[in-house]
Amino acid sequence: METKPPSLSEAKANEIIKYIIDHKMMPGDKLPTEAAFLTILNVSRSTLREAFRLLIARNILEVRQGSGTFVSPKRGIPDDPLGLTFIYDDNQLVLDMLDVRLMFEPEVASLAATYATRSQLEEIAAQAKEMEACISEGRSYAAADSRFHRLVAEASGNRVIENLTYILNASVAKNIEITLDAQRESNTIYYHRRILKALKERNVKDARHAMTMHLSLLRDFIMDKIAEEREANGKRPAIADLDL
Amino acid sequence: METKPPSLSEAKANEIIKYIIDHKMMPGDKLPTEAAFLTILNVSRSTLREAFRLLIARNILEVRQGSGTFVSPKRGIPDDPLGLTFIYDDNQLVLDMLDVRLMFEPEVASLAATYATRSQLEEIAAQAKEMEACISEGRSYAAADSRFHRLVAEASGNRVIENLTYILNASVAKNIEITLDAQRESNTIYYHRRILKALKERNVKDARHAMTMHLSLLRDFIMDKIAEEREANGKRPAIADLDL
DNA sequence: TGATAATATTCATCCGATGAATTTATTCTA
DNA sequence: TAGAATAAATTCATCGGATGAATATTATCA
Repeated sequence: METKPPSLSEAKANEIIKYIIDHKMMPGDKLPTEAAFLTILNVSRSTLREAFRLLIARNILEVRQGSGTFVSPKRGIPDDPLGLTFIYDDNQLVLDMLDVRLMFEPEVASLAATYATRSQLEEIAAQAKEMEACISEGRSYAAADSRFHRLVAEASGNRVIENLTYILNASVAKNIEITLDAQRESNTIYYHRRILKALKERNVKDARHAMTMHLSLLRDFIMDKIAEEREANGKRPAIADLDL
Repeated sequence: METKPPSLSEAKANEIIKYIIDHKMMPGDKLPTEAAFLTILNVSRSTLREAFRLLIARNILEVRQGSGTFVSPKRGIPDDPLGLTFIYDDNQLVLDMLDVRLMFEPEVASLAATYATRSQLEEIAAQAKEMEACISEGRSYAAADSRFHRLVAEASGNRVIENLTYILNASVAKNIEITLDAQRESNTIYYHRRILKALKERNVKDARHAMTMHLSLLRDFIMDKIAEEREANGKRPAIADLDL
């Protein structure tokens, strides 16, 4: 591997990471001010700021003008983890993402059925309840839904799965605005319950099956939605320029 | 969703992305110089540079001092897509990543068996040959191996899969230094050939099976390696501070 | 022609000043 | 004295210009 010497600002960015680790800082913690880091790292303001920018772009830091610089709660998980910024056909993209989720989330559920601890099961149960509350009150439940899947993934005991599930889930949510829909809501409630039940019973097969059904129905729902949309608008990208 | 107003440098970074898209620039293309962008975007040098840094951190741009700024061949795929910077037990991490690959690459292979075009099959065949050449000449074949898997993923016709395969593959390679080993090499050659054969024959089952075997053997190999290492060194992190 | 040297281009780093957002301290009022 | 309005201090944002380092280009000479 050819490895070019890092620029000063990159080097300093790494020193800042080291600082965070050495000081055992947690998401939300406040870093020393720019001025303080100037003496700590012994560089110019511009260079320090470029280093900060680097870490901000990597979702490791977060900065609030007038307030300070903080360890980001995003824990370094990138905004565009799958590198989709330069891929355009959004609708197909959403389906592709769901296909990927279908490939491995059922397997994840089956793992969770085996490895979930009691407290993890309780968390998942609480999250399912929370989501149902959102729905019955007519609030958006995308975030709660996402957390449910993430907790299941966490219970699999595989941390790569945990992050990956979160990433794919967030990517789907980010790339399609899912309307409130009674049928979809009842599907979600029903299958989340079934997944939870299977996990509690340590029933590997049922867990896998329930997750497959849950995601398959979601996929169908979104396909229908895309078809409707295409009919209505001739043709329109569902997302396009989110946060770029 | 609460969305805070982006800083000027972030806004300008997005304008630069827009510039790239509008001008249909491809990886490797050279952007106008800093000086030119100063008038295009009408900001100060510092702000422009912070915007550049942001895009560099996102692997969208690449800069070579004295030469210029270029569209990165990394196509915006993050360095740490899975957000593992702050996860430490490296050996377990590698196994976790391989477990994830085992969950879906076999499925990917089976998709590729159905959807691969003739020219894609030729590319895959060429890549397999290239990798064998690397091995017979005693060169490192990690990159060639990675490309093989990526081409198979590309042949699945799902672009999320394509990127994801690349990401996981790269993460494994990056996080463990795989030594040259005759047994592992013959496994790789053998199963790459079998995968290719299955794809050509449109044999979905064989493709899936060959990929499963290939990755399972790799997983076993790495497990053994980790065990050896642990024995030899008492206990040592295999990777730790790569490029952080 | 081919190597070498001078020059120009381009990004890297530094510096100091002013502006904007936020937090904290102070003052004033009811 | 409690609470609101104001002032001050803190902290990051942006600006513009100067010097240095790496690279590319051009000119020169053997």
